[in-house]
Amino acid sequence: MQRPVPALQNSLLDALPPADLARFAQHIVQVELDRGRLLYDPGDQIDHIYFPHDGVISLMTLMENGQAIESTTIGPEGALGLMAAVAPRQSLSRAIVQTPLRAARISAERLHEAWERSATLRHLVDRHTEALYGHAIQSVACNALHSVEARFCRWLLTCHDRISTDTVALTQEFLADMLGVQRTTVTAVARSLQAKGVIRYRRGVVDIIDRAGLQALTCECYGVIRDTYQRLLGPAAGGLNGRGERWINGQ
Amino acid sequence: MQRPVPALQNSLLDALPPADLARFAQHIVQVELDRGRLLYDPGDQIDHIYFPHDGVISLMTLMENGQAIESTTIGPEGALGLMAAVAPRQSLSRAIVQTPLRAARISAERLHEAWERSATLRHLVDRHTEALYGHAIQSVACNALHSVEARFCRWLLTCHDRISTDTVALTQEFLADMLGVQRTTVTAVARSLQAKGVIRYRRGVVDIIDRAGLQALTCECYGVIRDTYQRLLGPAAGGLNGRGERWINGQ
DNA sequence: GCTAGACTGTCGAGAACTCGACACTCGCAC
DNA sequence: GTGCGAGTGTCGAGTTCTCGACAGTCTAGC
Repeated sequence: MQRPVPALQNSLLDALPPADLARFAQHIVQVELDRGRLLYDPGDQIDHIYFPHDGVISLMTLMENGQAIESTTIGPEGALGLMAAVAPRQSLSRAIVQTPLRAARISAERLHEAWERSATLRHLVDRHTEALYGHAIQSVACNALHSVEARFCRWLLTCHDRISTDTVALTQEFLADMLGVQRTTVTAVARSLQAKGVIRYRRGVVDIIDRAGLQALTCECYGVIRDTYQRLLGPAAGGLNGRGERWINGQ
Repeated sequence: MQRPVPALQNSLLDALPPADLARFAQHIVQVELDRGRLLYDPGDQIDHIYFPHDGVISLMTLMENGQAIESTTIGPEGALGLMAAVAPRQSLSRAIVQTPLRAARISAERLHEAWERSATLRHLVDRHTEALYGHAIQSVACNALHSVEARFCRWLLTCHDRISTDTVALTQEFLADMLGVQRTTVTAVARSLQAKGVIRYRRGVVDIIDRAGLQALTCECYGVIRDTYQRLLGPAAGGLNGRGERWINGQ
């Protein structure tokens, strides 16, 4: 089933007054990036900031042994590298495109100029930073306290909120990497969820069949993080519940 | 063994030009707070900002069932609630005093006024925010990937870096809460570490005997987080290695 | 000195996940 | 249609930690 295609919008850009947006609109480039695309690695200078319209970017923490795990994600409710609008800085994470991404991109320099002139933008950058921090600290707890199944469900729900279809292209290996678990554990959970009727999967693809069932199975972290984004960035922050709500009402 | 008593200093306050500091020094109150003191709960308005001179504040993520786990900590390299200097905000965590705390405290309003006038303070707030975020995302990975023993060692090292003695007053129950594990697991690890000669413990107290041994047993997260603070806030950020280094050289 | 409650020790069973490896499948590209 | 390599299925052994509960210890306060 194809969900209603949302307008190609990013919550932060949408929240800017038109006059503020006009100041830097000519510096914005629209990009489309394939799944798997590496945007930044730890230590890379953040020279561009991405405002997703659709799709998700995973921010991953890398280990010395090459292992990695997702710490937070960025979707249409936010922006990748936004703190670089305030001052030059280096990435702390590996940022990769998780699902096909359409985004507005602008150089950090240009956005810094806009930041200096727009109180609203400064406010949004500040709030987004806080939301991301809230996301991270909730994930600290989640990874320690919750089962792989709950986290698997959380991952799917978060992804679902930010894309325009019920179908997520992802391999079990990939999800195992994101969750920091073994691929065969993901296999076991996927089979269990399929048996419960909440998803259907085949090679490289997961279909979300029963979103409410997924929500019943996930941990509280899904809702806490969503609520944090909404409180700080408004109902449209969203990629999360704002859009989900429109869809539910329209169904 | 009593370590050299460090000057009662906070890295952020020390990094401010005297003229900037003078602007709000009369609004600073020195406080001493006992272990266990609750400073903020999630949702509380952050009305005061604490700059520890000595001691540690734990920031904990709370679960619905009352369970909790430490997401990050604040010591003399930083400040609790510092983002409230930028704009009014609510705490995302439960903040409790983990070891006896001596701190400089100032109202968020007053520090906001100073923030508006001091470019250095704005820079420090920005950098501290980033360091805290880096701390959190490393902890996301640590909690998922590393053993309780490694995390136990990390916890002790981090605490050791920020206090003036080799003796940490803490119960196994408390540490189990911080790490999000069962108390009996902490007992097992403590016994093992004692058998390895790196700590000695008795009821409610842990003595750090062999710091280098602890460092060999901990995970990479200890060093990564320490390096992030140093890179962003300078060598003195350091509750961490800066002070450790002085101590080692003086030995 | 004594007592009570907080703190640690101990335990067996169990759950959740890891490990490492190989077999099987399937979907895409030619 | 076909072949191949990526992706999933399966497996048994093992590890780490949880669970829940009770016994033993120790320290602070009276």
